[in-house]
Amino acid sequence: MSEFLKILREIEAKWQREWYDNRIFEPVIDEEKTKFFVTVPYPYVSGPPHIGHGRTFTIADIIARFKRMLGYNVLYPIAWHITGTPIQAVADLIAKGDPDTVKRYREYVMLYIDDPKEVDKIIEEFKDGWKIAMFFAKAYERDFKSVGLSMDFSRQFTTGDPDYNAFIIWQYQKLREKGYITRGRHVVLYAPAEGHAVGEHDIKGGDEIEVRIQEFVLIKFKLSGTDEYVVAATLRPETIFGVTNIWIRPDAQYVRALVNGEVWIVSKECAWKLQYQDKEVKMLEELKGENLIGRTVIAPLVNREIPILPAWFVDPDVGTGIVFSVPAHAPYDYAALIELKSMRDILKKYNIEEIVEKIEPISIIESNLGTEPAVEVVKKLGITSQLDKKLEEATKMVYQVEFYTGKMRNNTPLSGVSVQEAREKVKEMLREVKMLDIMYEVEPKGIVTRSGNKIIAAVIKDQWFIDYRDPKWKERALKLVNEIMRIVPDKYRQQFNATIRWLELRPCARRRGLGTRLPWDPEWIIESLSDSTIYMAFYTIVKKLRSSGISDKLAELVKKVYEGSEDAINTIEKFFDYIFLGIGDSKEVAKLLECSEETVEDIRREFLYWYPVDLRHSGIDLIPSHLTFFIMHHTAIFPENHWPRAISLNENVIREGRKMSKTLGNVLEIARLPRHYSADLFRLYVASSADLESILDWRESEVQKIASQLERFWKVCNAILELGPPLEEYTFERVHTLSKKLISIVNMMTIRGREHLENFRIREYVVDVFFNLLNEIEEYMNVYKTCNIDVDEARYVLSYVIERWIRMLQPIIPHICEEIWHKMGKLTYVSCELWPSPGPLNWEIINAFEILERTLEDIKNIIKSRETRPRKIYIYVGPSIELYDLTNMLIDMLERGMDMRSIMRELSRQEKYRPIMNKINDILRKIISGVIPRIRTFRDVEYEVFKSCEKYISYRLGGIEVEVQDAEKPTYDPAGKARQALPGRPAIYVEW
RNA sequence: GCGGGGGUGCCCGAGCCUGGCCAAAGGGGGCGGACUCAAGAUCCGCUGGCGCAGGCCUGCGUGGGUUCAAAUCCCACCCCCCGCACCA
Repeated sequence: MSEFLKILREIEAKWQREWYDNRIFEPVIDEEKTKFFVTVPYPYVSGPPHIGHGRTFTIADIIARFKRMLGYNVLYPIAWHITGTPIQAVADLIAKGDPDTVKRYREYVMLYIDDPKEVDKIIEEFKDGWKIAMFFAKAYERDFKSVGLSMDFSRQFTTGDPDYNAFIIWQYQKLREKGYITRGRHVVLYAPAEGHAVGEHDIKGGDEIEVRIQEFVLIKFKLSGTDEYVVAATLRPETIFGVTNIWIRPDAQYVRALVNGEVWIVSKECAWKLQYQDKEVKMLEELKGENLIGRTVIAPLVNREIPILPAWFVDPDVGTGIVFSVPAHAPYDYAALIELKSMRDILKKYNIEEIVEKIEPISIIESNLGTEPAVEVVKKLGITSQLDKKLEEATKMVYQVEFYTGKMRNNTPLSGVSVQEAREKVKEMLREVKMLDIMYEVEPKGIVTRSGNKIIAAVIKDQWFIDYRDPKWKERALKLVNEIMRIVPDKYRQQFNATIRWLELRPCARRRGLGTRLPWDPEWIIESLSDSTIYMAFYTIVKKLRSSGISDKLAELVKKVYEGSEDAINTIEKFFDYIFLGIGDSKEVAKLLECSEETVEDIRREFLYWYPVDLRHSGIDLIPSHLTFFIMHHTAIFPENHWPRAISLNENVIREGRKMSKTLGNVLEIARLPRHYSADLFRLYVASSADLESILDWRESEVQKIASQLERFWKVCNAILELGPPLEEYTFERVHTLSKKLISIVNMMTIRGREHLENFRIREYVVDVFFNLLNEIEEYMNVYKTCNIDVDEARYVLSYVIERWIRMLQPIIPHICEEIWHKMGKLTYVSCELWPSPGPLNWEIINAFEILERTLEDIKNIIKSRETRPRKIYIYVGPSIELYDLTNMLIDMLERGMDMRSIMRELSRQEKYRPIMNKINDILRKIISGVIPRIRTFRDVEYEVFKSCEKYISYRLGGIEVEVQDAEKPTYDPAGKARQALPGRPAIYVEW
């Protein structure tokens, strides 16, 4: 086996060199041919590609190769995404010498470079993010070539290239002019120590924990006898009506601070965080929590004076570090209350015995849990300490049940109102009396960046957004999704609809990372998902831009834009307006860019020839993000005739039943494939083991099985080649029925296979064209001698078959097919060959063989009934021709959807059928019940196939002698079986 | 919570859109046989139950319904998976 893979790898390397050196996948405009433009989202090149990328790009490649076979001028280009913060973040960590990151990247580099000194050098260079991007862009190219992708590598660019920046500048000018860009407040995760917002990749363990930003309601309690506020934080403002006291942690640090002009008392941590949440904070004085204990505050809305009491469950790093207590509805509060009541020393110390004594829970909500759920749950769980871990769970439970089923009681001003509604109303009421504020907290608490710095929630006041809310825009996008675009598998269409409907504001720029700057505000860098929406248009022209020198001009212009030049923006706009939208005048544009008018026209022609995108293939994870933006932005910027035509999607890849992840260390990189497996093996596995909408599990044992199938294929092909070409000319009419069957099946596969691929049913295609045909061909090779078929006839049949077979398998396993193709003496590349043209296909014979298969099943079933081996089997084929006509007519009627009753009614109206209505009834029942198969068949063909296959049937039955007789005139029929023969169901007699 | 998808035989997984050759494709596993000194690989057969001359019964998350006929259509319920934003 490994010997075979070794040979295969050599074959693969050879043909890859041939293809790429001869640039056979780099199409140019050809007005004679219809173009087909297929793209996969360019990868983000922060590391090496793995088999998940491999799956997606291979599937697109299969389609690209298939379309090429159908005569399309296929463009399948590639580029590299470097926009955003992750690459930057890696570069920063490497610069800092972060050991984990250095180790990981060293491993990555070692996939490609053997020399350890060289590796060191490269890692050193990785302090520069740009170098990381360049290294992995090259790695991707190498890896993509190593699996034989029929990709045009001559149109490569990165999203950091200046001409691409110019293109993005144009795009954002368009969006802004259309009014789709706005600015406003935005809450983000933020690392104050690092001075920037953090994304998932910046967070330690970010790929595993789910981080959320929670909105806390701050309620201000006026400290009695002062103008200062004790500010409590809560997720349940509606419980204010049941407040009994304030909890403060006696040993924690609190501060008096001037917050937006008011004096607030909050925890020290809180005051620090509020600075980042668009609040003006000035520290006045620090104080210990216990200094406040015993004092009283006024609860807003209820206007009750309540005491400040000590509690230890209060966390100064959550919210304000101050909690208002609602013991009837909050388990923590109740637990703290009863515990405090028992703490004699503490009560005495703060002199609060009397106050605490009097406090009882105040119930204000009635729900499925009753009226005092906190009290009950604490008692039920036997909780005696406020630090009991069970309180967490209990709180969650009470919170949920009261939220969904709770109603406010009549001791509140919102009597009868649901908790959900009351929450909003209370916020409104508090806002009116100016006792409300908002604070954001990160959940779960304690998360840090990869460098170990604390992450908090911060408010950005002047964030740039793309505003997707315009209903007209959404309408256009929905039209594209539902009326124009093909989506495969279709079930994902709903997700696009849902995402478009749900889209609102999306922040589109950041202050950090690689990418293009906003032309009107160059402090901001356009964020990565926002600069990758319509770039497929850039593929069409990038080659011409570069060869004509326009790219250099654009680079200068971009520089000027960043320096604030309006003129430069203008020039860029005019240029791309003409190229992509046909707006303006080529003369003027040529003058602005200092180039010839032809150059401009030439570039415009490229775009017009290749656009729109005919197919965008991608993993399903991009549906709610990139792919929806791809749709939205096309409809925003381009006219309808340049909107994309189709999206196809595939599910993820896992390995041995588990998700591939860095933490598990089970990621299989493409770079490892040519070492341990092979390109065609990978491709065949990807194509055969899961359809698009299923998760593909890379299992070593399964891969090995596919490898042995591939070897079997290789052996069969070589065996055919060894037989050589036929010496004589044959025609379809002349050959044996088994030969006719094989030829018919191959030709049938050219039709059915084409349908499969047109509908992206790649797996079914492989099952039919690779596996099923392989079985058919192999069996033919095994039996032709037994069935007295002449060797030369077999040569004719097999060389006819293989010529078509290899072409059809080329999209799946191109290397091995290329090799066999050339071994056949062909001088062309099979990768550039056309789909096989139609050839002889006799359905009657195929059908007759299906009947033969069923008959074999029946015979086996009968044989099973006894221990002994039968001496001989007689098969009686072909009742009267009238019976065949009748049966075929009835099958037709059923296929047309008629039911039994109406068939009988219709036929009884015709004179000629009236005498045989009983017979008709009988046949019809047999068809409906399946005794007679619903296969149109003809007496002479059925008989001929059976008669000519006596030997074959015998072979299939393990050598038992078989004789086929004409059911109309049997010569030996001791059991009188011949009479029982039906169309499509020969009678059987077994002689023991 | 909101949105999307799904529950099929020992396991994985087709089929359901367009109801009937569906006891339900194809793998895997298991059992039996061939080959082999043997093992492995390979090939053939069996793999719901009951029959033992090609037949019958039970069956596709649960419970109802429509129909001559339902894995397939309708309703309700239970359970599972995925996405939820500034991140590629």
